[in-house]
Amino acid sequence: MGPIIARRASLRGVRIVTWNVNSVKQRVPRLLQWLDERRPDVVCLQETKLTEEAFGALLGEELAARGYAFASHGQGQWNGVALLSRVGLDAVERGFAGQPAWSGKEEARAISAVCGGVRVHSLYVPNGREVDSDHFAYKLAWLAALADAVGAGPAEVALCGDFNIAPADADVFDPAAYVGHTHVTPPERAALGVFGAGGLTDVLRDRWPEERVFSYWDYRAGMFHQDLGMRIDLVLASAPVAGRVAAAWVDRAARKGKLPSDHAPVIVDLDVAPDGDLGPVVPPPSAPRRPRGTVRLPQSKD
DNA sequence: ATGGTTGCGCTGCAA
Repeated sequence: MGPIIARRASLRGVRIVTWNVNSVKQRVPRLLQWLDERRPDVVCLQETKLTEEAFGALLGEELAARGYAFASHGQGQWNGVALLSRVGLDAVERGFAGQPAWSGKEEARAISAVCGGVRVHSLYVPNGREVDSDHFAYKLAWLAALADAVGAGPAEVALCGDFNIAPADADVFDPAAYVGHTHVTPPERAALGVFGAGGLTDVLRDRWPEERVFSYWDYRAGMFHQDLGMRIDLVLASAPVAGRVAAAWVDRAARKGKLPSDHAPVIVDLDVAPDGDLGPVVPPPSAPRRPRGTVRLPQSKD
């Protein structure tokens, strides 16, 4: 069996996902079952709300059992990002060169590593809070600095995370509802546009140019049930990576049921690279492990 | 309806 599993692994592509889980601690059963169901190769998490030490204590054993290497960057309470990978996790960087601070502190909003030959970033872009507030300026400065850092980085790159920006009006349920609010303003979209000018592709929109596709729905007022959401969780890929995209979708089923995050995972499948180099691939465990507890993802009907 | 929910953590703030 071993050689067969290894051969299959070497022939498949790479599944990269990004998911703002809104507290790992509250999401452990769902996260583990979701990993077993979707079997992603590289996972970018945001809003972990755990220190690096607490992340390892909470998930280390379960992730190792599933073949994932991991690295996290956290501060507890707020923010926090992590990377899981079973196609290599090399040259881990916490934060990025020139990352702006907030109130004198560099927040835990970025981590990156080389996974399967691609530098993958897990990003939690500052929210911005109110238009033209100090936090809004921080958001724009943070994105500009990120663009500079990425521009100086390797050609094979994927920026994955919660950008807290809807790239276009089609990415919100009702543009009129957002007038005067963050996430949709010209300066924010211009900050996002810098990545496009640098050659990065918004993989989901490229794949589904006309479809209504959201990744975040407010917890309040039945917004998810009515599909009143936004698309703010993005995968921006450079040409060598974007050219390998075989599938790209939002896993809405993960937003349903009990104790969901308010974000759904964005899933991107890449075909095997032209040179076939995926890095070391760790075979999956022989059988999926059931998480403790009873939470199950409901079956999608819409 | 100036509303609604969740997380963190214990008071109200962030999202």
